[in-house]
Amino acid sequence: MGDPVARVALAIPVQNLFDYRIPPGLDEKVLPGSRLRVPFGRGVRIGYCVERTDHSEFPDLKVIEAVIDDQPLISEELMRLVRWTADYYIAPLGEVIESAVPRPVRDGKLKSIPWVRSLDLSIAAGKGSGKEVRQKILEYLAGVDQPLPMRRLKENCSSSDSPIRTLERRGALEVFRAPPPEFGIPGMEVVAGEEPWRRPSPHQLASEQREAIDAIGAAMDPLTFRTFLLHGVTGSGKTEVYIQCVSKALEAGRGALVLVPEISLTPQVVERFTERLGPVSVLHSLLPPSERSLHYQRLRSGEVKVAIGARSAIFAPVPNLGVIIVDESHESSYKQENTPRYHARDLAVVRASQSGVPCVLGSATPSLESLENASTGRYQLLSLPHRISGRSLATVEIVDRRADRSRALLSERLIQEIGRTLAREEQVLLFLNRRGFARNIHCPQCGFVLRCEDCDIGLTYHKRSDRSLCHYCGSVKPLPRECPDCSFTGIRQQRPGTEKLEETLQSLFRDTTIDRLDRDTATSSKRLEKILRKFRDGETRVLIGTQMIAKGHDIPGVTLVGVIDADLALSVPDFRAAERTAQLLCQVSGRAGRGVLPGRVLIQTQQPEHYAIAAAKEQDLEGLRRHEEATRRLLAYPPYGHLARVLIEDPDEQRAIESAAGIGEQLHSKAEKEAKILGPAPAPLARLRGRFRQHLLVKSTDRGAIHRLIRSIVGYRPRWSSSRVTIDIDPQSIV
DNA sequence: AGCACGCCGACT
DNA sequence: GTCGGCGTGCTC
Repeated sequence: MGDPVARVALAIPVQNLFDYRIPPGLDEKVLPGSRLRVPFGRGVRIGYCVERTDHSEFPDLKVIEAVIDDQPLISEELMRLVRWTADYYIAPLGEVIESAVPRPVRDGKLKSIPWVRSLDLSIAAGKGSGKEVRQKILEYLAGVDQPLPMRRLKENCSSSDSPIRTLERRGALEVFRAPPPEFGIPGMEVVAGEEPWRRPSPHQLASEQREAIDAIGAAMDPLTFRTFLLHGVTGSGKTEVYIQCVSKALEAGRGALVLVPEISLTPQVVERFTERLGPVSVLHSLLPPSERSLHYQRLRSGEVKVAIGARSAIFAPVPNLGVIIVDESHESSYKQENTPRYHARDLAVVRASQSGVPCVLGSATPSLESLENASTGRYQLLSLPHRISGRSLATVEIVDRRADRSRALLSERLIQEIGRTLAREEQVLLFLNRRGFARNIHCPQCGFVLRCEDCDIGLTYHKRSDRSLCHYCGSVKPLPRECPDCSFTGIRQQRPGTEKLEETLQSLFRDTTIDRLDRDTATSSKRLEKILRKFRDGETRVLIGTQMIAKGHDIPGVTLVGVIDADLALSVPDFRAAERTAQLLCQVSGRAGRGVLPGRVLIQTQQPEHYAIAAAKEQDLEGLRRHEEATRRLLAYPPYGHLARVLIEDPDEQRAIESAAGIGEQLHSKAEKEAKILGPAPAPLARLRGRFRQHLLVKSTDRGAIHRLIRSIVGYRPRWSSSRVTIDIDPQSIV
């Protein structure tokens, strides 16, 4: 008795921590962030020590069985971030930690890596076999006055570990197992001339780029927290600004964290960073498990100082951070759509503030939230309004499709322009945000529509695989030859997708190589790469695609971008629909004319005078903001208010309704006048994966009020235990 | 989440 | 009479 106590977070959906006794043998090893094996219920589980105390309210505590790693897996800095995340998003801490550590790392055991420290370099290399190699090592070490990872020494001297061991025996150096630098051992400092790869910019910087770099640089010396909104039109050279900022951090002996949306995490993007900055660790869920662990360890040990990754990389173990960069920061993929439902862009700002470093949010089409933060001065706005080397933005033409009753996918105008572009040997990108051959398979006689049995949605026919599939749950059905209700044999298909577009186009331009990029063709990162490479090499003349083609891919030969149906994104029942549409259209438009030739964009729409479309045409984000401001202010929608959403799902509709009603009552009983509660009501997607969905929205201009209200229901059990309750703070979508 | 416990219907 | 279904509660 009287043993110290560890408060442990477990990855189970309960908010509380669990107390365990720390046995004397493990006393020094159990620290905040340590990974522990603990008895739980009638089994054992892996948990994370959150803090140590000397007492517990529980009478008989179980005892920690083992400490897994030789150093805490979660550094103090990351511990602060995950605790903030769990608190803000009202998610169990254990679940937050689990999602912060890549699976392969979680499954393995982390050992500290061997480092080398010089002791007495005057000791001669000696004679006999291996003398050359030993000499090289001694010379190399003479030029380095800090400990360095053994791996690095081996690489640079093309040596195995035996010569190093020999030198250690002779007292020239010492090999030691170092804890990661964040635990107090001196890290690698940058040694002058040691990094030959750090190449200067190949181009002269534009004055706006210079100004942006200087402004961010000012927050890096002395190092201070500040958030910059880098608003740069497509092709304005934002990446160069990022590279220079990371470079500055490295020069100061610090690390950097770069977040990019998942889809733009292609070898090209990574290469662009590596080329100029040297070794970079890529954190990507598609990487083989062993590689993922390796990258994680290299970062944690300080061996590699730059991390580049998608959403979850916000938790990358970069010690001694110098800057955080979020590319395409308006991207909704930064919001995780399952627990913990964090927004990596917002966490980037939080982490930067906790670590006292600058944060750069880059975008060609910043979200209204970011623009508002810039206008209130929370963020410092940096603008890059021009494309580099004087290239102009593409000209945007709206194609009004209201008059065209043919319902053809392609307007005469677009066909004509595609023809001309191909005749000039230039390339075309066509954007249609719906995959498959046709959505809406229906019977014109009785009105039957082929629907998913588990979701509240019609199936989409995919011609290549000759089956109909649900785009929400993936369930498949064959295409009926006749109507299941009235046996009519003339089943029809409407609302064409990319597959149909490809077919139509191929029949119009027979000798042209057309390719398609969507979730059906890009089934692996290899396939995705191949499709993009063929297009970049000019082998493919026309590329058709969904969202996937809208992002960052820089293909100089593209001079025409066609948007087949701009109204698709606009019809989503979500208050951000107009904003999303404008962002998407700007992004796709940005794909045109990135080379020397000027670009042209054709946007087909039924709503040519809609302000979101006008905003995209004129690249007028301010116009969009003004339009949205009035309604969003009135309704207290972000950025003029805050939102939380409570989603209740149950396989039984009545139960979903009753559970939701109960939660609604609970919320109302705690209601504060600053907060408004809407619902319960059926969610816009009223049934998904066999579950009926009800939701409630809590709205307020006061974040605190929302949190207090939502917290009042976390311990509350729904009327039916079969009902699943999900809390979404700052929901990105409310469907 | 996983698991044990307990309380009701249809079966060797 | 039991087998097993789901609904409920608990895990330091």
